[in-house]
Amino acid sequence: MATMDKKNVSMNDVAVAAGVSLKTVSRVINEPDSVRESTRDGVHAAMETLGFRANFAARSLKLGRYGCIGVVLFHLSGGAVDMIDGIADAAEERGFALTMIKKRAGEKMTLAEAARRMSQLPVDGMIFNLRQMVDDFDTFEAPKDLKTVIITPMEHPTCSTVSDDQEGGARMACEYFLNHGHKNVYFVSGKKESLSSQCRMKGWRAALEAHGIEPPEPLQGDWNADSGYAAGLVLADKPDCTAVLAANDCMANGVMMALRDKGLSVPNDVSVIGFDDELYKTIPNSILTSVKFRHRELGVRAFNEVVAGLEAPSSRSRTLVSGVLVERSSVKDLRA
Amino acid sequence: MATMDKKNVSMNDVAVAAGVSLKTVSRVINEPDSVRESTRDGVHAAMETLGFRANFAARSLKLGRYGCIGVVLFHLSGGAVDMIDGIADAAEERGFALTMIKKRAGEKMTLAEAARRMSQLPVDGMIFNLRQMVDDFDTFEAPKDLKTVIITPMEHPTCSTVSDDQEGGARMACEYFLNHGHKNVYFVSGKKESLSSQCRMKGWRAALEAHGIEPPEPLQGDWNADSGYAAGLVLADKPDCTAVLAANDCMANGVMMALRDKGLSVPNDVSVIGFDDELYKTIPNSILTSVKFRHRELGVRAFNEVVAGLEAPSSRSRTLVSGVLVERSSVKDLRA
DNA sequence: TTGCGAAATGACAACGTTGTCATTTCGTTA
DNA sequence: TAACGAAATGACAACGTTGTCATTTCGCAA
Repeated sequence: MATMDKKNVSMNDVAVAAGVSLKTVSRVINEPDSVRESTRDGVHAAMETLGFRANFAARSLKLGRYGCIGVVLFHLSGGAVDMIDGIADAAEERGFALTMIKKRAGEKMTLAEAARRMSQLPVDGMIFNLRQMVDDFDTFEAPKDLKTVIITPMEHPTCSTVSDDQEGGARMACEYFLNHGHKNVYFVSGKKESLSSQCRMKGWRAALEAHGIEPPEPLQGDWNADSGYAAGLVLADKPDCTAVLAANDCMANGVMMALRDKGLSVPNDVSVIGFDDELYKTIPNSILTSVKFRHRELGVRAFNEVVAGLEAPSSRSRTLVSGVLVERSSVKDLRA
Repeated sequence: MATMDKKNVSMNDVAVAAGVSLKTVSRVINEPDSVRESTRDGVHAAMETLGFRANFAARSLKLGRYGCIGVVLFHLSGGAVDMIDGIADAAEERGFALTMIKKRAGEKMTLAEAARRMSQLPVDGMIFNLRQMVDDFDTFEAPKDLKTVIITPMEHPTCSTVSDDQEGGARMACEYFLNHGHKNVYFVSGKKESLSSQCRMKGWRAALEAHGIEPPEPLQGDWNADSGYAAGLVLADKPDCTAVLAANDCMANGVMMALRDKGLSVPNDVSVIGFDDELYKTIPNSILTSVKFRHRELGVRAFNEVVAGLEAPSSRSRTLVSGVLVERSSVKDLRA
């Protein structure tokens, strides 16, 4: 009884005040049409006067559901904001709230641990936001009574997954280069352990190989501009380098700055494409062409997938949300 | 009974399986030391076998508390990520989960409406993240039984508030300019309706006036680089402009690019300071000095304030989290 | 007015836990 | 061995809602 001062107003209190039965108060809330108008008004007045608010715990206990979806943040990065935004909007629209927990700072959370903790909380289903590998990914089995959707580029044997089509995005960028007459594409990766980076690299590699091109050694970055700059210095010395795909916009910008400092022009000497389309926020008159993923849409899809699976938690699906190539002028057409 | 397939394992089931009373199972969970080891093991085994997980609703109903703190996102911006991260970490540490709701897209949510919705959800207290003005800010009264903390630069008559010290940060930047021999400081604002922008402007104005300097007309921006660029073009023509404070780093970068394009050098001709210290992520070898706020810390403080107030929801406090000036080389010392 | 079906309302149990208090079992000492 | 206090366990009520089913009230036709 920690948080309750003296008394909390219950339906019974309202019923007494309004001179009706407890059940009638319940009806006023859940099926107002089945209550005579005069009665309803009296109950409403009593609720207003007493400041009644329905007790979530009692209601959920009876109903056997919570109206909440759990979100586990294994990793909270910049791109996650829009995704959470999407999840939250979709939840809002369907009358759900979100229950959130996070991986502890140093801790190494497994899917099983996340599921165990979530299943003690008020949730009808859950979404895992997983951008890095975890130990028990392949062996994990979701609780049978709790629909589980994992946001991750990897396929899971038993759970539904939702993901940006990172590989497809990378392929799209490569095709774009090739269609503009480039004969090869260099790649600057993000942090090694990032699944996004791995997938983007995989797509890049696949696209080149599909055209019989041997992919050059990728350059290792860490998402930040300085690592892109370092990569750019290296690339500037490669005579066959006319096209660079960087795993995000920040590194792409670093690459461009390095090329410029080495006396090369973008796009005249070297063409560049990035990911995430966010450079324009920071750089005036940005020319960078970039692959943009629809993170909000990703969140919405993940949420819808959970809700769709509430009745059949063991169903399984795989959703890919395609990216979009935002075209600016950082790619030169060599066919001219 | 929607989500429950056939049966959910209850404490009673475990008790029967283990050959003990229901209450003993409860004790194994809540006060394990009061149960003989042999009994405890038997119960644990039964729980394991049956896959028992405690029912949140029933537990909360009895205890009269949820172990959840509500978070209302009136506005979900980039800076909010770190703050949410801070809130989530602090929650994690104290064994709380978060319950989140969001303002609907088009909707204009008031504090009262947010409180009403939250009070129907499983929460012991709540945090409002409010970066813009709402209609009922001054008249709002929090529910007496639900500790409410508002993250906002404005003071509230009855609720506890937590905020970055935006004014202080702006003052700090101005003092820094003045201490380096500058005689005046120009200001580029963010979006008009943003409270952050308003506070930063207020601090800038106050700092100048405190030194008997008449603040020049501020330039209106919109947070993005292009608006900073436009402002920079204007400022480049002002002979008395040696120092520019931009309300964020993106606009600061825009200003710097414009100055450069006009043949002026930063910092030799004009000095610049930004806010948020995030330019280094996008620009290699960034020289921009910037005021950085500790958003994680902000979240942690807000959470702690809620928890501290759980026993006395009507208590009230005001917390300011100071900013830090991250010094690089975009400010020239004119005293030399 | 009476009778009747439909609408409105009420009494009571149940959801799965924990608190209270009673009862049983244990270990120790006389 | 008996007696006793402490430790372990159990029976039962209660938290505040909703579902089920019974009861009352209403509106309308005969």
